[in-house]
Parts: sequence; C-alpha cells; structure tokens
Amino acid sequence: MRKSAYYVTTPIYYVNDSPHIGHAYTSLACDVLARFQRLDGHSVLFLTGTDEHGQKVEKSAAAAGWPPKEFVDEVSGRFRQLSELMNYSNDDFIRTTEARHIRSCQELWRRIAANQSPQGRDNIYLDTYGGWYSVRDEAFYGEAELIKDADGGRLAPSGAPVEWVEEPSYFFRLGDWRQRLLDYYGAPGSGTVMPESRHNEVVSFVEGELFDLSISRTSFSWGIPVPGDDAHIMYVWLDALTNYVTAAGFPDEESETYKTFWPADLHMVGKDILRFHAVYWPAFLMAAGLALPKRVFAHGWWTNEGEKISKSLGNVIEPADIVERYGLDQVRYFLLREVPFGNDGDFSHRAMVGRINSELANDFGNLAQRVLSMINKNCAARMPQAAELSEADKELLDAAHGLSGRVRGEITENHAFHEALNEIWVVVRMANGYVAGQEPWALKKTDPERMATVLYVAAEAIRHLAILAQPFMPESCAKMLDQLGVPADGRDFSCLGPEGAVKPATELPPPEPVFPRFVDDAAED
RNA sequence: GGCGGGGUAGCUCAGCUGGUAGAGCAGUGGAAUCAUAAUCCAUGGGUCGCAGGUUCGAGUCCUGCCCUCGCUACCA
Repeated sequence: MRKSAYYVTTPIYYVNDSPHIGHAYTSLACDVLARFQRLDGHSVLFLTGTDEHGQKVEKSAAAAGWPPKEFVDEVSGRFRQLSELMNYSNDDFIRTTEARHIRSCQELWRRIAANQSPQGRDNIYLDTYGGWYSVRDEAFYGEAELIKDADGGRLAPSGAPVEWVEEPSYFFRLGDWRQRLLDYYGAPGSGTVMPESRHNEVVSFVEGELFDLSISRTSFSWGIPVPGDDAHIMYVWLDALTNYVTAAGFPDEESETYKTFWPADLHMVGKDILRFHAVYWPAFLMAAGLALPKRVFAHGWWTNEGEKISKSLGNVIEPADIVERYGLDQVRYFLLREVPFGNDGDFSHRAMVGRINSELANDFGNLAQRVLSMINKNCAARMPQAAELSEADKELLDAAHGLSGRVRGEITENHAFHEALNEIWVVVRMANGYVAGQEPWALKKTDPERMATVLYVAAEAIRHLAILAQPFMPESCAKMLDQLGVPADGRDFSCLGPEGAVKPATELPPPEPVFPRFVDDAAED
C-alpha cells in the first residue's frame, strides 16, 4: 500500500538578491522534510525555484546592460548552484519566466476573474491606484509610513525617495474573502498557519479591515501580461505565488501530478513573507476555486555573531563560505539543531564549533568509531552475532526502536527539527553510556561471547541513529551506514527495527572517523 | 497607540489542566582507557522580572507595573 503523497515548497527566490544563509535555511528545512518523507515511504514533490519578474529585476538588468532574460538566467543559475552546494533533493526547480508558469498564471487569473466573491461581486475589477511609490523598494507606501528628509520632502521608511504615482490597476476583491479566510485558519492549533504565534498574527490581521489588492501594473513591462489586457502585467506576488500550482501541473488538473500533489502539504516561508502566503495566496486560490494548501510555516531569521545581518554591515553569510569552512553536513546539522525551528537564531563561530566537536565528533562520531573499531579488531571485521540479550541490551534497543516515532512526529507534524535531533541525541548519549557500562574491552578477555553481543547491540543502535539522521546529514550518514555494512537498499525507514538488522558475519570495511573535530586556527582569537 | 508573545541556574532554554523547580552547555570532583585526549558517573540551594491578590498551597490563576520581542497591508 502506498503512503500518501507529500508536497513541500520553498518560496521562489527573488533573483534580485544573491543566495545567502536565509535562502539556504528555508530550503534546508524543506529538504530534510522531503528526505524524511521519502525514507518513510511517501512519494514526494519538493519544489524550489526563482521569482524572476518585477520592476526591480527589470532595472537591475538594465543597469547591468543585459536583456532581462539573460540577466535572470544568470542569477537563477546561482540558486540552482545553491541547491547543489547544499545537497538539496528538490524534485523540480521552477522559474517564473518559464512557459508553463506563464500559462498557469494567466489561467489562474482567468479563473479568478470569471468567478465571483462570496458577496456576489466580480473578484477582479479595474480601477485606479494612487500612492507614494518607491522605485528602489518597488513598493507603495501609505502617507503615515513615510518619513521626512532634511528638506521636508517625503522618503520611504527605507530612506528611498518616493513619488506620487497614479495608474490604472486591476484590483482583487480581497475584502470579500475575509470570513472564508478565517474559516480556513480555524482555531489556534489547527496547524494551518504555524507556529501558533504566527497563526494568531495572521488571524488578527484578517480580523481587521481587509482592503482590496492591486494586482496589476502598467508602469513597466517585465512581467506576465494580464489576459485580455496587454497594457497590464500581473503584480509580482500573484505571479510568484502561482508557481506552487504551476509546478503541480496546473492548469492540467487531470494530470497525475496535479491529482497526486495538489493541494500542497506545506509552504515553508520566512516570517517576512508570511502574509503573502497565509492571506493573499489562499484568497487567490479560493477565488479561483482551487484547493488550499494544508499548511504554511513561517520560520525565523539568523543573526551573525549577535548582529543583524545586512548588506550595508557587510556581514552577509554566504553558504559557500561556511560550507567550505565547517563542512556541508556540519552546517546542515548546526542550522537545524541550534535554534528551535520558528525562532530567530544566532550564527556564531563558537556555537558552530561547539556543536561540531561536542555533538557530532565526540558524541555521535566517536560512538560509531569506538564500536566499529572494536568490531574491526576483535570480531575479525565482521558483524558480530548476538547471544542472549540482557536487560541493558533490551533497554538500548527499545530506545533505538522507539526513536522513529518520536522523530517522525517532531519533523512532520511539529516541524521541530531541533527536537528531532535532540531525540536522536538522547539515544546517542544512551548508547555511549551503554558502551561505558558494558565495557566490551574488558569482556574481550573474560567473556568474548558477551563482548560480541554488546558490540552487536551497540552497532544496531548506531544503525538506527544513522538511518534516522540521514535527512539531516545525508553524506555523513551514508558513510556511517557503509561502515556498518548496511546495504544501499536497507536504509529507508521500513528497515528500522530488528528485521532490518545487519546479518551477522557481514564483512565490514575498516572504520574511519565520520565527523572530524574542528580545530581552530592558531590565529583565531 | 492597538493586539500576541516572552522575562526561570553563568549561557541557551523545558516546565499539560496550580502542590515546596528541570535539561543541555560551561564549571568542579571522580572513574575508565575501546575510541576522533573522545566517553561515563557525581555535582545545579537559582528573590522562577517587580508589587499585590485568590488559594491549605502559585514560575503555574487574577490585577497593576517595568523590560523585551513580534504583528499592525500590498519589498522578494
């Protein structure tokens, strides 16, 4: 019997920016989720991609002296490279400039326009939009938001200059969908918007007055034309959000992909773009008559050594730099272990090294190394055979066998990646305590059969740990499983439990440390 | 200003529906020596932000105050 399908998305990243730790973080969380679900027997669609339209992109391209399409090809490529660098397992990489997406967007618009709001009015109507507009920010601002410069002129909150602009615009009847949105969110704890504090924020926002949304522009052309009115292009958010249904096959609703994967199980987003995903997007979908995503999760942001990250401060964290310095799986581990997922976190060298040395090298890596070394030296490099199991043996094995359930809940239900890792490490520590308590090095002389049992039990515990840690650290865990003699087809979650145990006498390769300690440069302060 | 959160051991934080405070890290003292000088055991008397209140009894409920964070619409 096939388990249910799972569709998880990252936001599509705006090509006006270059990849940084924030992008890496969002995608990493999705990657771990996607890998976990695959190992757990689900068929998965894991989507990421790039958002390539909008005035800012048009201007950046012009400034670079490139046609927009060439410009976005270049920058989009950098995000593809990020996926490779970070070892993401995305099944698709969508670009909003692709034909499939343009077709999808225009069809979605037509559907929204063809339908009426719950109040029986057209969802889309033509009107005039006027406001203080900042080209640099690509945003309209309300009078109250503006700040005054030295000469009493108006500036955007960002300090960018603004100008009064009026243009014809199509509007979306967002206000009419208010109650339907509230119904969608449900009570706190419904899991539609997570974490719960974000759910509350979204609900309180929607409970207030909802204004209709301007969803087209005429002042520039780098975008998707509005069906039936080429003078307009679609508002970038409507364009961007639609990627999620595009990749699911829309508008081919009879396609296998669409039937399997839509609606999405989870849109993972940074907290800064929660509203677009939790308010506008479901409203657009309802208006188009499509099913709604099951969940939106907003995670937090990173600081660097306690400082807010900004280009002007020059402290942007580039994924390639930290991967080179600390190692890929080490970075993947750290990002999801250091901070309760959903909260803001701080990236510091000290914390990074602490996690690498204390938890990866000393706790987990050394556990595998000490056990595998003893097997290598004392069991002729073959998986030992267990004799009768003691209470201590059973206690450790029970903990290992029970681990998957707890980890599954933390990852797939709560998205508490830090807790999932914590659960795994509880058993890592337990296994170290078990080895210390059983003293297989002493049993070597007094009771070799018992020694073999202890090493077998320890190896079996490590097998469970490595299998469950795979979504977080795929390469390192693969190495560990290689050393444990676990065949390539014996590494998914159906192989957890006693039935999946490595056959006694299986030949094992010489063990090598999987997680090296991080040694600071002498020059480091 | 309005609405949500938070303020607990040096650090990061747990503490369902109230009953004399916990984990990890760091520190200290032991043990062990299989292993990446890794591991294991023991050790945490902290006004649980402040002041009141309810209660036999309150980090755990109520009131007020202080501090702090987030949201308060069309920037990805």
